[in-house]
Amino acid sequence: MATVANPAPAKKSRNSRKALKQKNEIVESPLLSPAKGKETKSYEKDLMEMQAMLEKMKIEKEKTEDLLKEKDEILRKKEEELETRDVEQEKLKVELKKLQKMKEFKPNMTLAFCQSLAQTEDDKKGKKKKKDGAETKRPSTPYILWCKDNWNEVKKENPDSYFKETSNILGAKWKTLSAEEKKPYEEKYKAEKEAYLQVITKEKREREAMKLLEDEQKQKTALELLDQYLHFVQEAEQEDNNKKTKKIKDPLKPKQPISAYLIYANERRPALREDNKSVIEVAKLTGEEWKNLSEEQKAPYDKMAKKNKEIYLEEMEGYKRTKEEEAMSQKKEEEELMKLHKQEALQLLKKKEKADHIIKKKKETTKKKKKNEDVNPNKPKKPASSFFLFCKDARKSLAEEHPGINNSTLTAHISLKWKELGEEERQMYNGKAAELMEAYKKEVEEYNKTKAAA
DNA sequence: TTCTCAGGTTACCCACCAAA
DNA sequence: TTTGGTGGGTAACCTGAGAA
Repeated sequence: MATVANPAPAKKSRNSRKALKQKNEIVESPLLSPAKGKETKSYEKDLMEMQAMLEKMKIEKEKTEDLLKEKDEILRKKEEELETRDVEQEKLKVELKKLQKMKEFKPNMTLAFCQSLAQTEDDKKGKKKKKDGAETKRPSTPYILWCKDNWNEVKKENPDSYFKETSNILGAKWKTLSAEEKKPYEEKYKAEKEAYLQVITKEKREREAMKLLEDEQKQKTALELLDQYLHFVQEAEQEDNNKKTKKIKDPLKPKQPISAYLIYANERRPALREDNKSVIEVAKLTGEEWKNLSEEQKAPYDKMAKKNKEIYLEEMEGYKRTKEEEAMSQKKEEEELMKLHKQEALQLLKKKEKADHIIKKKKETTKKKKKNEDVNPNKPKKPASSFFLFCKDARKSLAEEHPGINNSTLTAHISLKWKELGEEERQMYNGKAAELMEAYKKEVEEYNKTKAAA
């Protein structure tokens, strides 16, 4: 069996501790030659530089690790923030749902204005409301009626056509229809329209009447509420006062005078109590004694009682007088308080009216501002209509004919004259108006161009 | 389940305009 | 405040897909 004479040395890592130790031993050996020493010195220098670099790199590595740690921390914080935000968002969603639920709450009140409010809310939620507020459907126009009859037919002729195409075909067909063909649909429309107008007028009247009634009801309800509130406040105060008087006895009220018997009993009591008699026994004895007393014996006690009563009545009169005076002043105070309450209520009402007025004014000014936004002196003005051209002519002559006539009556006269005007004259004014309109349109075009360029 | 939208035509309502 | 003219907006019908 072959053996290995010089077995290969065990593989050592270049940077292993043993190798480094060997290297260091070589560097530090004093037995080396001067040339070799020079080489060693440069090697030492390189090593030192390398070590310095290594240190530097170590520091940089540490710094980078620190930075990474910081970034990790920031990321972690951001994630946490996002999580909390999610939680907050969820909370907000729940709150929103709650609020939406609350919005659906409708007070169960029978007050007219509350009902009307609820109704408007329903209107908002309900189907798209017609602009004129009418409940009855408008009559279908002749074209629409014709469409109704012919939709299926056109669809049969063009089974593959889509809605848009069918609609286009119908529109084109309608234009080719003769007057006679259109006539039945126009007549049907006319009849439907008459019926519709009747219904709509009735509805309009009813709506107006209802509105008036509602306004009146609102005012009544407000007044009733105010009255009820004041009454309630008054009653509450009264009740409070009553409770107080029941509990507290008036110390200034004169005490009722004692009777002749009580004066006698008071006189006899000390003597009877000396015999160790109880309160009840003393009362029984004095009662019996009083019964057995003669009129003459009772007379001094009666006299004393009478005198006491006279004093009491005098005191009572004085007490009553002061009480009446107090009551009077209290009543005055209450009346003044009531006046104050009413004034406060009135002031509140005035404030509300003032606020409403301010809001109204603000709306008006905003509207005016909006209107004035495009007020450009160069903007061409709309030309006068044929009627207005006639107005200009007629107004002069009519004003001369009727001096001192007011403007509205004058306009009414002009309107009458316009209606009585002959066809030729009318056409003349129409022609003038048309010319002016043409010129106006050109001016508008130019104005728009310059505006766009600016 | 209910509403909206697409397109055609037409009649009507409403706001606005003009001068004095 | 009066009047007639004008223009913009809307609703009337049909169907079916798609959105809410």
